[in-house]
Amino acid sequence: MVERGSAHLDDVFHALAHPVRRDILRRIARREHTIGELARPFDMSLEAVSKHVQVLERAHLLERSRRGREHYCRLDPAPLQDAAKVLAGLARLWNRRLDALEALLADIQKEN
Amino acid sequence: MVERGSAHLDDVFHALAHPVRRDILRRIARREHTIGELARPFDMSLEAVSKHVQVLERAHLLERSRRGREHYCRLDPAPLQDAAKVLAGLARLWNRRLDALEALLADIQKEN
DNA sequence: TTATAATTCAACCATATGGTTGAACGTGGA
DNA sequence: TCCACGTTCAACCATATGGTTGAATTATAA
Repeated sequence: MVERGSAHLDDVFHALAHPVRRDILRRIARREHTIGELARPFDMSLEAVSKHVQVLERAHLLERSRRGREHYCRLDPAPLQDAAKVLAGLARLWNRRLDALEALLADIQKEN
Repeated sequence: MVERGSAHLDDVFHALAHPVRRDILRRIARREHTIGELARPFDMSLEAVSKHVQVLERAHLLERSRRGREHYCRLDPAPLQDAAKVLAGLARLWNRRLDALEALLADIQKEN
């Protein structure tokens, strides 16, 4: 298990915070794509898409393998689990707060 | 059900992409805090923390109620479900096994 | 009323982000 | 070899971000 700190989570959530990058993730989740294939649908330069791919790579959400002159990109889903754990942790804390409130209400009703 | 578009997701993921803001979320998930209480543990100005609170508010992750001169902040967990759906969607598209993630997300969605 | 406390607002600064363009790099095909 | 192709790199630009400080706002307390 790789040690992943707060800075890694920063990168993962930052990478997810742009619609172009989320779209890229959806496409490489289905199958590998080259940079050119990824860029084609967007109304922006290939260089801009290449930068978005680098942001995803820095977050370790995207893995690249060079075959010849083409770079094939595929999803690395592991960091998604780290992100999901953050959301699950917050949900768990929130539920605990609800539980505490319900316990308090139960106590109040017992007294009457 | 409020219509939430891509721009809203941008805000949510951006809000989650800073350790100070994730820490604030964890604390307000347990109980309400004032801005001053939220700022105290951090080695930065209260104004800076106030800005972080505003980022969370823009993402609708934080609700504020003014009581007297104090502003009480509590978690609004609804946008976390939108974020979780993105992760779940990616996991579903990915054509290899990802049971652990799906279990985590199921836990989140059980709430509400 | 006056002073103080909790918070925001406004201005400013350094750095990051998201985009562009043009040049360079590495590979494959003629 | 030479050239075209896929991609990155470098420079640049406008705007956003994350922090600061000092002034303004609003509510409580004396």
